[in-house]
Amino acid sequence: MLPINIFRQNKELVLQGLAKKNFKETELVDKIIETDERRRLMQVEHDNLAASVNAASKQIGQLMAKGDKEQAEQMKLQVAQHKEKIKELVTTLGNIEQELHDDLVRLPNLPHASVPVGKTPEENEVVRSGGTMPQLSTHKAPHWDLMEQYKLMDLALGNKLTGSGFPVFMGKGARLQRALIQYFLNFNIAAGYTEYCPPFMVNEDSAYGTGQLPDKEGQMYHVTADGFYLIPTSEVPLTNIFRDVILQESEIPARLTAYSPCFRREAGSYGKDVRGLNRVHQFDKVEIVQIVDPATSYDVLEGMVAHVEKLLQSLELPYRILRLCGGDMSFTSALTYDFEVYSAAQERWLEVSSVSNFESFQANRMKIRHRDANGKTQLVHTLNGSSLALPRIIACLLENNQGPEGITIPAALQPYFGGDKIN
RNA sequence: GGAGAGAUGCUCGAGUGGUUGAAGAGGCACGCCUGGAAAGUGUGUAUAUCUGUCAAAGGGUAUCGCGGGUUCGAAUCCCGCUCUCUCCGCCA
Repeated sequence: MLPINIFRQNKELVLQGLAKKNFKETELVDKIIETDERRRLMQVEHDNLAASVNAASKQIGQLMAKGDKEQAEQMKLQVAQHKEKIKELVTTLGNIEQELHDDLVRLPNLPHASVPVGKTPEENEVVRSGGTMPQLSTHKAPHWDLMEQYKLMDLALGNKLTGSGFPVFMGKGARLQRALIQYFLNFNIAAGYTEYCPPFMVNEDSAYGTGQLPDKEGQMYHVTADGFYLIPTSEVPLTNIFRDVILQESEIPARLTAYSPCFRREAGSYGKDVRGLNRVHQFDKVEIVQIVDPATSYDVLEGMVAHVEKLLQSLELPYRILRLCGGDMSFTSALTYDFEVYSAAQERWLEVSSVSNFESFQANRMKIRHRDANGKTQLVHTLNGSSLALPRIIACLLENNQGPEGITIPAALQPYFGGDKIN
């Protein structure tokens, strides 16, 4: 949710940002400004009336003490009239505030100046790439075949236990999974992140806070008996830790990392996009979250990008980093970098991480604030990213490192995996 | 699941209708004291919103778990809800 101030201060900036984000309902901007003005007028009227009632109440108290009943009764009548009016105003004011809020919530975050103009993923900007592209000759099996060959994962079994999109890992597949989680967490902890283990279900307030609700309700699994939602990413519980909190200077930047399973309903599509591990309903991910002083957030973002890049380099995977264009960015983000790794057998790039600065968009919704140098409260900036999502990393590790002797495990992972090969 | 107790500011904790945004203590911040520190001492220390202003100071309003009611006036009385704690039962 955008802070109301920027509408009063710089309407043009808002309109330009919305245009870049390919947002059409720009008439909302004028409506918001108009509603905000109405709200302030009402507020003034209400406050003045309430002030006069408060003053009169004091006087009545004093008159009663003096025993001047007559005068007191007269004032009571007057107060009663004002109170009726106040009641009306409170109702109207409540409605106006609701309306303002509902409109504000519909507007996406404004993109950062460096965000490229564009509408489709093709218009994303490749910032840089790294790693060496694999040269596969004889062995060129996609990961779903390799999984079956080495008995690492069983999708049909998951289908039996739960439904499609719930893979069962076993043997060295399960072990690889655990090794990656452990490795990623340790990597993040070494960089100064504090490890958390949050709940995997959240309540409505939390889902709302990070922006999954109200719009994306259908993307989450909903436990209706208790009103809980299965988390689509640990960003949700991690960021909500700070909901309604005013942080002291010493408490920021807050750096958190957590492993969690992620649950996503998303409407299924067909074909190679969803085969194997490319898209599943439950997968594992290690997430990083930072809560920072607004003045530093873009430096922090670059730091997080460099961090994830190092992680990918250590896995010896070919990768590229994209700066998403306005039309491809998420609703809540101001600037997003996507990380993709090259899948040698499928011969395409797969997204494995998305690192974003949300500026104060989430913080405003969740009322996450800190005290600035003058001791005033100010909204923080929130950032998060994956480091990393497991399924596609596994897919690439298997496909890119396959050979006649089996699948080679990258050196960094071997201590965690307990071996250098899957065969 | 059964029974009971409670929810007040950064924390503890007082407060049963009238300058109570809220005593007191602790914590924290700043100052004094000191060679430096401790101790001592003084001052300050909620949030939102409106108004005001270049900015501020200042002022108004709302907020003592949440929502409603009674009253001229509610932290204080009444109703509903939520949550927490204790004991018993069950249980990884």
